[in-house]
Amino acid sequence: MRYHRSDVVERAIVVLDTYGLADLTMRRLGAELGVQPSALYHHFINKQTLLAAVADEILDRGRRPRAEGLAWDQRVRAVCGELRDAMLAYRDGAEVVATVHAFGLGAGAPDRELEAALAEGGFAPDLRRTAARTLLHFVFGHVSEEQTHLQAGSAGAIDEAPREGSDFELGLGIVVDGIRLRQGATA
Amino acid sequence: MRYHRSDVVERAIVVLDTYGLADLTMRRLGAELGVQPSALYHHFINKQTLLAAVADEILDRGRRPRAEGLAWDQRVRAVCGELRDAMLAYRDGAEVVATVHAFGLGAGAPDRELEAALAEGGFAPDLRRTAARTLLHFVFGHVSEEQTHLQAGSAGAIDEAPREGSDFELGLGIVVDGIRLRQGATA
DNA sequence: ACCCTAACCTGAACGCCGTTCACCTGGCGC
DNA sequence: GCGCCAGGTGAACGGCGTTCAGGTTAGGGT
Repeated sequence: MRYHRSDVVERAIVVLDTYGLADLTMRRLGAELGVQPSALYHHFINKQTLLAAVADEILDRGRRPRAEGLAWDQRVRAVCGELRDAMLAYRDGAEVVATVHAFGLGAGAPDRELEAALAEGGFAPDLRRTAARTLLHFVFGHVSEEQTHLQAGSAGAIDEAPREGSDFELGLGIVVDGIRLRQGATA
Repeated sequence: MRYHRSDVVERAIVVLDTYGLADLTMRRLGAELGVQPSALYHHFINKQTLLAAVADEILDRGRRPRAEGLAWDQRVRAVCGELRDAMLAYRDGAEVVATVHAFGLGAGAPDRELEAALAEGGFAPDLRRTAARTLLHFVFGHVSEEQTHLQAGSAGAIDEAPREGSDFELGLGIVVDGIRLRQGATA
C-alpha cells in the first residue's frame, strides 16, 4: 500500500490522539503505517512541516457554520469558541496548534478571522492587530492549561474541575470588553 | 573543582543566553563545566527540574524595588512589566519561563503577585484567579512572540520592529480595562 | 591528626530521537 | 513496451536524556 500526504496527516492525528504529542514520532508514525521512518520524508521535508499540516487539519475539522449578521464582538466570541473546541477535540491539540502558530508555518486561519471580525467593528489596523494577537494569546494559553488539567484529570491524577467552560467565557469577556473600550480610538 | 546547585544554574543561564534553549543540553552544560553529563544528576533529578531552577533564577534576577501605595491596576502593570523585562533579559527567556510555569514546577511568583494585587482591588477570589491567569497568558504569549522576532531581527533575518514596547502596553491595557469593568461583580 | 561519611564525579551504556543517503520498485502516461 | 518518478527500503550519523556501579575528594567530629 502506498500513501499520500493526506493519509500521513490523518494517521498522525490518530497517533497524536491515542498516544499524545510526545509519542508522535517519525519512527512511531512510520511503524503505525507499516513504513520506514525515512519514507515520511517523501511527503514532508521535516517534522515541523508535518506538524503544521496536522494543526491545519485539526482546525479544519473543527470548522462550524458561522451565523451571519453577528456584531463584531459576537463574531470574535464565535471564532475563539470554535478555535477552543477544535483544539480540545484531540489530545494535546492546543499545544500542537499553539506551537505551529508560534513557529509561523501554519494555523494562521484564526488570526485572519479575528482581524476580519475586528475590521468589521471599525477598529484601526494597528489596534486590530494587537487586539487579535491578544485574543489569540489568551485562547492558546487558556486552552493549553485547560487541556493539561483535563488530561491529567482523566488520567486519574486529579479530580476534574467542573466549570472550565465558564472560566473561558469569563476570561474571553475580559479581553473583549477591553477591546470594546477602544472602539473609535485612532490607535 | 566541585560544583554546587547554584553554580550549575548560573552556568546554565550563561549557556542559555549564549547558545539558546535548543543548545542548553545536559551534555553541553556538562562540557561547559568540564564535567560528565551524569554529574548533573547529583544536583537535579532531571532536566525539567534544572530548567525550573533556571526560570526561577531569571525571575529573581529581574526583581526590582516595588513602589508602595500604588492602585491595584498600576501594581498589576508593574508586575507584568517586571516579568516582561526579566524574560527579555536572556535569550529564549520567555520560552523557558512560560514552559516551566505551564509545567507547574516553578515560576509561580508572578502569578501570586498578580493575585495579591487583584485582591487589593477588591475582586472576588474566582475572578481574581481568572484575571491573573488571563494576564499571564497575555504576557507569556506576547513576550514569547516579541522575543522570537527580536532575536530573528538581531540575527539579521528581518529588520526590527520599532514599537514593540507600546504594543505590549496597549495589549496589557486592554486586559486591565476588561478586568476593571468587573470590579464589584460577585463572580 | 585522623578517619568517615556524604557529596561529587567518572565512564560506559541504553534506548530513544530527527534526518540523510544510496539504492530499489511498481504502476502510469506516452 | 518503455521510461519516469513517486514512494519505499535499510542502514547509518550524530545527537539526546537518563541510569548505574563504582571511584574520589572535601571537611567536620573526635
